[in-house]
Amino acid sequence: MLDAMQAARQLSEEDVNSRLRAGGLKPTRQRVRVLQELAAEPSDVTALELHRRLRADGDRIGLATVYRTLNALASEGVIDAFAHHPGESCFRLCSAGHHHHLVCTNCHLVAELDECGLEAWLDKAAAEAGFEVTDHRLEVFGLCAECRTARVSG
Amino acid sequence: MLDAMQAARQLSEEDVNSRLRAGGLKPTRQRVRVLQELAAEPSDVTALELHRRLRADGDRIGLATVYRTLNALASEGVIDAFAHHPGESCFRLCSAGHHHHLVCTNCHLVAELDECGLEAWLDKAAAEAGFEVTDHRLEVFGLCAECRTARVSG
DNA sequence: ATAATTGCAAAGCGTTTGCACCCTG
DNA sequence: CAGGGTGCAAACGCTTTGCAATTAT
Repeated sequence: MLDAMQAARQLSEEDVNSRLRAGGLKPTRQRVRVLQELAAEPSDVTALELHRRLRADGDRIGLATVYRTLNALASEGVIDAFAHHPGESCFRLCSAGHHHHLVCTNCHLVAELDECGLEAWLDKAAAEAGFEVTDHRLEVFGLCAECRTARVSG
Repeated sequence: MLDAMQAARQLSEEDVNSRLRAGGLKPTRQRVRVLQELAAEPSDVTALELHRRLRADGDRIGLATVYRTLNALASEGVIDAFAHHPGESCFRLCSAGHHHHLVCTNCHLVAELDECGLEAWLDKAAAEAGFEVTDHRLEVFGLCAECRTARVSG
């Protein structure tokens, strides 16, 4: 039943195209595939891994194109980039608004935390150190329902 | 007057030694220098930069030693490692307890946010997504007092 | 003596870039 | 046939590792 929540998303072709255009990119065959594959992933993925999967699916696409597409989309805020692991970036298709992430340390599933009541508290706390807050990023680590169940029952 | 708050810290030799031992490292000449140089830095630094400075100070120390020392200390929680910039890690000597960071986007000054009232709220919010929280990391970006003043008066 | 630590240089790995080719309009 | 987009391979930059020399106990 939780699987429904975590189900891979399937984006309609129009949706993919509009997101690409939102990132200032023409919807080419390769870019569409990158975004679709990213949408199908409930966790976050590295560029290398994404490229490997696309190739495994029979797509003819270069690694450089995957990097170029991901970087362009991330810099336009169409997708989120993470730096959990030093040395490589992970990407994920996320909702547009301000949100934070819950990351399962066991299976890497990522859930979004959409309500964020941090601003007021942060502004106040930061002001004491003389800072004026412009942005913040919260990452929460833990175990998802499935991994917790597995741990208990297994 | 704010400079006092942000002043580079100077660690006593005993302090350096005890921190190294806390990280399971014998206080060798090189390790002491790495930790001292790190203490003298109010922002966070890369391993490369730290090595460059030590060399500039006349220290005979290899880059590999800097990396080994920083990694060992970071994995023991004696120093904090950051991954703001994809592709390289930054390090900083921090207080021991749970805390978060305020990073000035202009000058890279880092201040600590020691009070963190997030746990209860996080546990509750995450539970709704089926998660059990084990850890979290908050990074706050903004302008420090000095950079804000400079912006206004400059 | 024995074991740990260091420095150097080479290897490793994710990422970016130069450039020729290939599309699309 | 102009212009962006693509793939490949080479270059890149940070980091790690193998190994012989060095240092400490």
